[in-house]
Amino acid sequence: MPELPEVETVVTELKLVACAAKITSSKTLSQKIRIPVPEKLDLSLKNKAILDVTRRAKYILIHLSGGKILVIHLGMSGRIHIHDAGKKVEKQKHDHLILHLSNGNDVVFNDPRRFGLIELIDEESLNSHRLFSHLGPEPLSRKFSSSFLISVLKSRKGPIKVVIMDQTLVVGVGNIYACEALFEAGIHPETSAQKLNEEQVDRLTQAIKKVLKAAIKAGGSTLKDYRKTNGDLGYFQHQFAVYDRAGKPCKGCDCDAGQTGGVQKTVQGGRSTFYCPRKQL
DNA sequence: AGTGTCGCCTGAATGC
DNA sequence: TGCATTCAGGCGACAC
Repeated sequence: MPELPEVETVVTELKLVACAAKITSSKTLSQKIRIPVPEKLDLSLKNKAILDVTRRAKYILIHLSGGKILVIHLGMSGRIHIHDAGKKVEKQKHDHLILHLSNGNDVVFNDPRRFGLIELIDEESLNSHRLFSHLGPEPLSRKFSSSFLISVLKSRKGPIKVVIMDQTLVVGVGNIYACEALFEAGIHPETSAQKLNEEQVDRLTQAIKKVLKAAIKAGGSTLKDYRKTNGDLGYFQHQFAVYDRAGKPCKGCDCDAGQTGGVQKTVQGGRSTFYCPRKQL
């Protein structure tokens, strides 16, 4: 499940492979994803140069010559496969789009559950586009500060776990990192957002930045093998403190989980929440 | 405007 | 062994 760190890693890989190359041709293999692939996309992409690859929230932005941006969201199960020049690769099930680059590499978007999306947007209208206009600040930017979070949480009485995943407030914090950041900050996920004191919000702000940075670093460490990238970006899962650890001790904890019950699992807003009832109050 | 719920999808895991 | 059911979840749409 790609979250911000995984997207960041994909962007870094794409930069290495695709920047300064040209899309000699592309092939839309299936338009059927959450938001259908635009009509005549292949025609629009033909012979466009890739100027840069960046990220906004969990969106991959491929900046093209001619002022267009190819926007890709990986959804739940999306993958970017990069195939070396000269290697003939069979089409895989659930491949939706393939880009043939002038340097011989192929970039393939594969998405079994079809929660992803592909859009072609004018660079100048990106920020006013319906997908981007309502997005909050980047969690790793200076704008996402303790004082910012303190001010926006004042009007939010919902549980902090749910609130922090609201992308109009801050982008890129999905279910996994919401759980991990709240553990790091020692805050119970059910706590009403507006009832957190300033010290707690400050801890949460720093915790969000810390867990995201750690995950990006873990992803980055696999970059030297990027040519073998098969899209398996779950490398950070081995470091989870609480996520998907129901009944087990939280990471680094020496308590007897058999006696205490270990990490608890609940459901908030239809999503699984994992937390340690002894460390998160 | 904030809040809660639903649905899109497939495949892995689980249940009988 | 095999079929049916459950679960995973980003995010827009919608109702209140």
